[in-house]
Amino acid sequence: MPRRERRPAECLAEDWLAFLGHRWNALILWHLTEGPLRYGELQDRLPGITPKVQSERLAGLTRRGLLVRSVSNGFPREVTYRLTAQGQALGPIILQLYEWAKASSPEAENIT
Amino acid sequence: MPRRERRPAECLAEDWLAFLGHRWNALILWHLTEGPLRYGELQDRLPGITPKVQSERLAGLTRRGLLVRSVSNGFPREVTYRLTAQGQALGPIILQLYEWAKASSPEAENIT
DNA sequence: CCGAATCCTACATGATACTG
DNA sequence: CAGTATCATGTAGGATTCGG
Repeated sequence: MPRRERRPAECLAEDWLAFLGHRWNALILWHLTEGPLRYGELQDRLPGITPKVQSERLAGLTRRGLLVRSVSNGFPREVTYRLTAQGQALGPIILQLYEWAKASSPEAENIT
Repeated sequence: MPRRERRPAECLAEDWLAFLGHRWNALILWHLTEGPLRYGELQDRLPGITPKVQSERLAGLTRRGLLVRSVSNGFPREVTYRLTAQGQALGPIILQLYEWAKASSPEAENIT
């Protein structure tokens, strides 16, 4: 049974918040803002992620149009992920959320 | 075992995204942007929510400093929730996310 | 009126091993 | 290199009932 129907405005924002709130998603987007990365390079930047979850996240981000996946036909094969225009447009919004959060809890400085 | 440690920047934004991504949280904030509401009034605006979950969400939002809870000493008692300055400051950010989402998927118009 | 207490189920996440 | 397959587990979310 899916979620109850709601008005589109709230539904859209809530839906995306739920998606972006899933672990690793925001972090993956964040790393890709600095340029395209291959699967393994991304893995190095996501300490603790398992291949299964990484594949799931990349597939979800791709399906939602935030990422594009490109495969080389050489060997060993290279699979590269990069942000779409949509994905890039999300960066500033997440950054704003970060600025808001930092202002809201200045004591967060002492994390490692 | 909690989440692995990460750099503060990513951690803060991710943490808040995960929190706001929990069902009902964004919707509760949204309804309160138009003014304070009592528990029951909020319940009427959240079709399908159960009292347990509503209490949990209100407690979480309060604990994180987005809401304040005030109780009347009369009978029947009135418990009112209203946004803090922090909570209000979050509104525009969520609105921006909505605008971004709407631009990203214009076909979402045909939801109800 | 505003919750708290119990119980239950589905999904999100992870561990581990294996493959084109 | 870049994944899939299988299995295990914790937590989110909900149904229901009861209390101050």
